[in-house]
Amino acid sequence: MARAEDPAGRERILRAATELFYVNGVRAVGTAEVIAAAGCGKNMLYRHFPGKAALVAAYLRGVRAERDKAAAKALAATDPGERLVALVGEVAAWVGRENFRGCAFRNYLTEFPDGDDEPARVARTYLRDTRRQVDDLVAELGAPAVTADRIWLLIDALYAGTGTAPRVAVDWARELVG
Amino acid sequence: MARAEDPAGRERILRAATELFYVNGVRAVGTAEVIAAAGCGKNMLYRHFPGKAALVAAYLRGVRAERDKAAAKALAATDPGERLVALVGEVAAWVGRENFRGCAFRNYLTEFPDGDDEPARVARTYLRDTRRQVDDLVAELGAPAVTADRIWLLIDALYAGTGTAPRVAVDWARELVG
DNA sequence: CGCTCGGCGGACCGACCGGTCCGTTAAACT
DNA sequence: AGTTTAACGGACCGGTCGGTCCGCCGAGCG
Repeated sequence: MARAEDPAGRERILRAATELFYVNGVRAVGTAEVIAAAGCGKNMLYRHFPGKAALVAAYLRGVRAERDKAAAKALAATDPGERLVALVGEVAAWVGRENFRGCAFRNYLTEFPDGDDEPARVARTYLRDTRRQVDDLVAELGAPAVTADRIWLLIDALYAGTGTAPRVAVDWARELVG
Repeated sequence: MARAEDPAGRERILRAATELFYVNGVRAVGTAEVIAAAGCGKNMLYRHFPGKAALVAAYLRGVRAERDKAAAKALAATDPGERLVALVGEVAAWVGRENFRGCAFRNYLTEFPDGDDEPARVARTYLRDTRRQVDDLVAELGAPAVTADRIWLLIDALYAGTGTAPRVAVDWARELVG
């Protein structure tokens, strides 16, 4: 029987898929490539996941869990303004690491613009929740609504990441709330 | 012999491909779908273009021509600061139109992150040139280099377009240079 | 020692991809 | 009217996709 703690399977497959999907794109990576990287048989993939869509959804959920944890850590400060700056700073740190390939959720929605499937819902839900998080923080701060728009704009620009130094966004955020 | 003005061919194919590639993504659209939308035979496509990559490159070059023309019109003002604001405003207008599906160049680079082919070069060249255009305008204005970073950040955020009102970016740009 | 059973590898399936090729049709020119 | 010629539509090719299935092997247990 399958061990409760990963019987040579699910976690390794998901880890390999995460790396490949994020670096090369979901469409460009086939299931054969995933199982080759995971070092298991193809049937193992379809035992743990109903299909590629479910694997992609699990990949996005895993990224979300990671991102949520990092965001929660950044929100440890008590002052709402400082928390907003920390939120932008956390995204900047994520963007600044090597092998950054953009936002996994935005990338997926770019690859499948009209998708209504499970991964698309995970991606859109993440974006909506994160946007609301910014709105709530700004409301807590008592700043006008346009401040939330601007913070979100900085985050969007960071994830787009076409060459601008992440530091620029963080400094601007500090000016904005300070 | 082929008429000089589009023998039921190149322009119509390119127009159909542009619409389909931009709306649904380059990877998602096959050559069969393009020729069906263009209403011509498959051989016509391969007479006018060596392959799909060349068609995609032509599509991106067409979008670039359109974007360059719109940008040139926005840069008609004499004051460098006003020109920067107009540049951001032009992008905002582009983003605000119905059926906006993101930046064609950024979308392509998201779909093919490691591509070194012709379309990828067109896309990267456009981004580099546009960025330099911003740098030049800021230098002409005599503003510090960080202003160029911030303008570019606004443009990046506009193209990302995950819900923020374009107006917010334009207003912020005006504050920045005013 | 032999039996069971889970997992690896790969063959296999139907669908679709980019790209080539050809038979037919219709228009244009003389 | 006859001939030429361009273009349409579709058959076709090799390859790859997501997904299924099966034969073999090796580890665990009676």
